[in-house]
Amino acid sequence: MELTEIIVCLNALAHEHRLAVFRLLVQAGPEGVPAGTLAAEIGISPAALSFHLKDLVRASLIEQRHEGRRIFYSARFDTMGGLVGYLTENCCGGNPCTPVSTPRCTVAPTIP
Amino acid sequence: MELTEIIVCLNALAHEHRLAVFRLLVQAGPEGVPAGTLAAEIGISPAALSFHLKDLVRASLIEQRHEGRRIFYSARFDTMGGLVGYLTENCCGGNPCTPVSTPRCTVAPTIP
DNA sequence: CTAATTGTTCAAGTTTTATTGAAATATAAA
DNA sequence: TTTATATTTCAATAAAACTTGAACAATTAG
Repeated sequence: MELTEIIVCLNALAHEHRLAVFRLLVQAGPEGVPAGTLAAEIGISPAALSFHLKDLVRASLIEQRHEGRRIFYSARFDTMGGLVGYLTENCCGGNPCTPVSTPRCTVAPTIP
Repeated sequence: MELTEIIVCLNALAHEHRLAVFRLLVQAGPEGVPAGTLAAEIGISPAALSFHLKDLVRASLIEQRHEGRRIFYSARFDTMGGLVGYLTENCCGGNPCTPVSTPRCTVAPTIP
């Protein structure tokens, strides 16, 4: 993952509404959530949401899937993983950044 | 770590020069680097650097220490750890985001 | 005390981002 | 086909971020 992409990702997440969108999509999982539902849950106008979604898509943090007249958005875990990986490797100075509250590798990943 | 702080952190890191500063400071360790050196290494004017440093300080990602007529800046690993922790817990959907390339907990932390 | 060094702050101007409401597009229902 | 639904795009505007160069403050050296 290149430095430019990292910055684009950080930028995309560095906004109240966009971070809220992303968190919702992470919770929603691979099936995703239609734009309208996102707008309603976050409480912003469809136009504003569309603006922010474009940003997240540009950062490859989310992707869209057309289904009938709705557009489902879902989180791209690979990109997020890349971002967290970068931050851990380049910005944590070799220290264990992730605190003990996050158990890892105790169970197999749910997504193959 | 509150949502607002998370956003302030992401914002602070989401810039070419500021991310460069932070990475340099992570490499430099606790003793830090004086502002002038940072400006020279990154290749920006003192005024521009000062502007960005303020942003990183506001995000608690770095701190300053006066020494003679120089001001040393150093990375705050605790804040960075909090940020990575948040992203891992809230934005990775329970998946192991950090790929295998980052070994963890094989040695004791160098900073107590 | 007077220079020089190290950084910051300030003001002006430019660019980027974000918000809003109206118009446009596409799909589905009546 | 007409109408309703779901969403995006566009234009206008407002607000925030960034850059630049000059001025300012603090500290050390001569």
